[in-house]
Amino acid sequence: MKRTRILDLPTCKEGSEVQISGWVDGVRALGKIAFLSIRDGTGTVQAVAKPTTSGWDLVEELSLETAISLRGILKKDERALGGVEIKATQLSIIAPSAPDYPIQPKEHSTGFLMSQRHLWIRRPLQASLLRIRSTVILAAQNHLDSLGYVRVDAPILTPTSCEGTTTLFKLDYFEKTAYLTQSGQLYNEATAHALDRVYCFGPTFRAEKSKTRKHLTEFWMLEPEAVGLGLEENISLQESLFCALIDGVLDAHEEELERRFKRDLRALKICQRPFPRMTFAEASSRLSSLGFPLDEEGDFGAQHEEELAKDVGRPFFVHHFPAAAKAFYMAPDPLDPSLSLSLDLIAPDGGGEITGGGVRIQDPNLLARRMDEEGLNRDDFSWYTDLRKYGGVQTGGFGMGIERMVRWLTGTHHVRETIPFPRTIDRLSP
RNA sequence: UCCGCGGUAGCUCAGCGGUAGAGCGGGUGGCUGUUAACCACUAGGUCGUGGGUUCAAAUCCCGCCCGCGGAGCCA
Repeated sequence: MKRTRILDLPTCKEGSEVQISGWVDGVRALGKIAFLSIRDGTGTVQAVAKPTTSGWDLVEELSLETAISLRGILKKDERALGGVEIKATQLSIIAPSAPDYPIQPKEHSTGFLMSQRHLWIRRPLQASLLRIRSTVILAAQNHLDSLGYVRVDAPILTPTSCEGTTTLFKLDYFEKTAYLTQSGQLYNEATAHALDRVYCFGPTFRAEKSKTRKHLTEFWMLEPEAVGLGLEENISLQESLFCALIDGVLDAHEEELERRFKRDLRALKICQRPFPRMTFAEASSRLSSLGFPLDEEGDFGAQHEEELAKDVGRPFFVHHFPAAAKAFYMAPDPLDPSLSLSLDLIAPDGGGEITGGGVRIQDPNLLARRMDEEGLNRDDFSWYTDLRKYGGVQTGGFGMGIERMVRWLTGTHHVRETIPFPRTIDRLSP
C-alpha cells in the first residue's frame, strides 16, 4: 500500500484506509488504549491503537523518535488535535530510538537546543522556519529571473578582502593565503559587465566578534548588481524584491505565520510600494527631534536604528550616508562628494538592516585614491581596476541577508534559528 | 573586544556557611479518550575548574574555562 504524507491526509476520504510512516512525537498509553502522535516531516497526526491493532505489543517499545509505519482507518474526531485521527489496524517499527532522546516536550534553554540542533530541527516550528527559508530563496530567484537577472555566483575562496581585513577568515591555500568571501560584490561588477544584470547567492563569512541576534559568522547573502542601476533604480529593485518575498511567503505560509509564529500579518501587508525614504541627514535630524541625537562621530547605533524604525512603522530606506562610513568602492554624490550614493533598507520590529548597497565608483583615478585612503594594496585589486580600464560603466547593487529577511518575515527572535546549522562566534557545532 | 547575568541530576531550576532537593525525562507497575495525560514506586550528583578563607564551602573571596543577554561592527 502506498504511503500517504500527513500533509495530504485531508484529501483522503473519511473511512478510507491509509498508510503513514514517521517518527513518534508523543505516546500516551492508557493500558488498553494508546494515543500516538506521529510526525513525518510534512505534518503531525494522532493515531489510536488498541489491543486489536496488529503490533499492539510494540506500543510499550515506542520511545520518542522511534520511526514507525502505521496503517489504519482515517476518522474525523473532535477529540484529536487537528480534528482527524487514524484508527490503527497495523503498527510496525522501522527503526528504534534510544530512550534518552534529549529534547523533551517542555521548555529548554536555547543554548541546549542549539547544542542539539541536528535534532532540534525536527521540531515543527524549526522545520517550518527552514521551509519558509526555502520559499524566500525561491521567491527571490524567481523575481530576479523575471527581471532578467542571471545568477552568476562569486567565488568563496578569495585572495583579498572586499571590505575590512579585520573581519576575514584566513586559511592556508597551498603556498599562499586565502580568505573566505565577505561579499561577492566586486565579482558581481565583473559579471555585470559580461551579462548586464546579475546576482550571486551564497555563503558569506564575517569574522566579526558580534554577539547579537542579528549576526552570524556564516550567513547567506543575495547580491544583485546591474549596469546603470542608480540610486533610484536600486530603490525600485529593492522594493519589488522585498514585496515579492512577502507575497511568496504569504502565498505559501500565511496560515502558518499566523498560527505557529504569531506573526502580525498586517506588518507584512502594509509593505506597499513606495517605501518611505530619507537621507542620512534627514534621519539624523528626525532622530534628534525624537530625542535620540547621534553622537559626535555621527554613527547610527542599534538604538538609533530601532527608534527610527519604530517611528516610521514599516520598512524604509536611508540613503546618502557619509562617504567615510562606507566601503572604498561606493560612489560619491556628484553634488556633495562627502556623501555616498549608498542606501540601507531597514525593517521595523527589531528587523534592522536587511540590505545595504549603492552605486559603485566608475572613475579609475578616484577608485585608486579611495583604495589608498583605506590602506588597500592596489596590486591586490588589479583585476578589479581593470574593469574601469576596459569600458567600465557604472553599476549598482545591494546585498540582502537572507537570514535577516527570514527572521523579520517570521518575527523570529534570533537569526540563528533561520539557518539550518548556525555558526556564531562561539558555536561551530553541530 | 567591552559590559551584565549565570554554571547544582539527562533537561528546567530551587537551595546561598552545618547530612544534596523538586518538576520533567529514564526504569518498574496500574489505567479504554489522552492532548506537555494521570497515579504509585524507583535509579540517578566529585554542586564548571584551580586555589584561598573557615572547625565546616554548592553557599564567602580570587584566577581560569564555558554558556546566556547586550554593545560596537555589519547583511
